[in-house]
Amino acid sequence: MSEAKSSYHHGDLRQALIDGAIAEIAAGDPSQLSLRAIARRVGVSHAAPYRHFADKEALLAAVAEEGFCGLTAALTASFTTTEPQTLQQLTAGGHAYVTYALHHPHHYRVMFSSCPGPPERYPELATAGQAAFMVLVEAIIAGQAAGRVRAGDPMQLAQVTWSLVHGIAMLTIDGYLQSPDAQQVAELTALAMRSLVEGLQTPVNSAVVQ
Amino acid sequence: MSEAKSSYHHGDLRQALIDGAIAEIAAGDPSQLSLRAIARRVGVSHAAPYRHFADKEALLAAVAEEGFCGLTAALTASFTTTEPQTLQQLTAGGHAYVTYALHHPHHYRVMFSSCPGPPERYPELATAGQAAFMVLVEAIIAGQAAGRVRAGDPMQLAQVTWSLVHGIAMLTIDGYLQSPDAQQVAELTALAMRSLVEGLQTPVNSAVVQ
DNA sequence: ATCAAATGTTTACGCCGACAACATCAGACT
DNA sequence: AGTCTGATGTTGTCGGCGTAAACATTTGAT
Repeated sequence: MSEAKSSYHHGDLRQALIDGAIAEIAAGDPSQLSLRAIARRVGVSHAAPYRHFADKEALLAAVAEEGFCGLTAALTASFTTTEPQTLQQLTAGGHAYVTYALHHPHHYRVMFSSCPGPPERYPELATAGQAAFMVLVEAIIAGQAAGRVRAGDPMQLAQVTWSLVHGIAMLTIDGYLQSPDAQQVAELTALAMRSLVEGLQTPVNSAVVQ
Repeated sequence: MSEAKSSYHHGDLRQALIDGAIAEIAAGDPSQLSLRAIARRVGVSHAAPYRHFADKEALLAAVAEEGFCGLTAALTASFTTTEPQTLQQLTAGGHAYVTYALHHPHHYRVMFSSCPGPPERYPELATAGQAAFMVLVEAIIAGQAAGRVRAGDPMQLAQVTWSLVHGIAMLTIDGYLQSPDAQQVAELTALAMRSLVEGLQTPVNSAVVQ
């Protein structure tokens, strides 16, 4: 099973606790998550985590931060593999977002739960979350510059886009959409992005004026 | 403050515990919610709740059920005050949905958290959640019958609509959209529904064929 | 008046988060 | 090689938690 601890010093206990938290969430009820169970899984005493995290909430904030970094990477990757400044790029971003949530449901739940405390207490977490959102905002701005996305406040348009994919992601991973099949979720995401894009794109009459 | 208990029997302790749970959530950190704190707030011993609920999770399931009933009522009310079978009705439903979440954030969070356990354990809760969703499905079906909503699986179109408003609701009440002003949320919802409706409506060329 | 069910209270247990005090290791310095 | 300090672990403790068991009180039916 887990490799035996070769010394008193773990080496990278901080990261092991983050990984252990995800494993514990995956193994059982997220609301029953306990620091002691995580410490047992990682093979240290119940007080060892307090050498790396101020408290339980701080560990969950680190999990959320890791999740946002992964989300930003996934969004950025999807954008670099599609033609920039196009609505196809936005659609690819939507798919990447939902796919990330489906592949990392435990991270995703922690990212958007109240367990990580107020953002001002965890500036790195707030920064990571903001970075993910800004990838989206920048895509909207680029699309507007290219005349493909309608005029308007890019923050607001990005918020609408985010709301849609977040809704799909949350409702899917929590089993509300009754579409456990990845194919069905992809179809739903495609439909959603298609509808949204129709609403976001620049009306035909004004595209050339851009 | 709270009326003095006139007898050993509370009278309607079950409902008082549900109300007390909401009050406790409103007063502090949702993740710190405890049955004992709820019992203290209601003025009974820590074991009294076990006469009305199997456990803490069952109490939260009752809170969620109450929330879904309220949501269904809000959606239904918005539908009866707008012209049926129109995209305006869908838009009104979207606003009603987001408004309900903003007015009942504590119910809304419980409704969509993992604290209420698997739906099969709480059939009334599952039924209440399904009822809210079916209001939306029926509006889509009616719109399709009137030739105003595009052809397609009404369940899927309803899921897209639900995802959008759910995303707006969740991101707003958890403070991710940085739009605490009700006016700004209404504007965002209007923009979102407008974009969505453009994608959902029947393309002009095929409307008359319906 | 009696009885049973409903509904409350008190007591107890094990687990939890968090803190304090102590123990051990690793790296820097001499 | 020895010493020292900081990093990083362990052990023990405390109060609060969820939950169960046993007991107490009220209510409604007979």
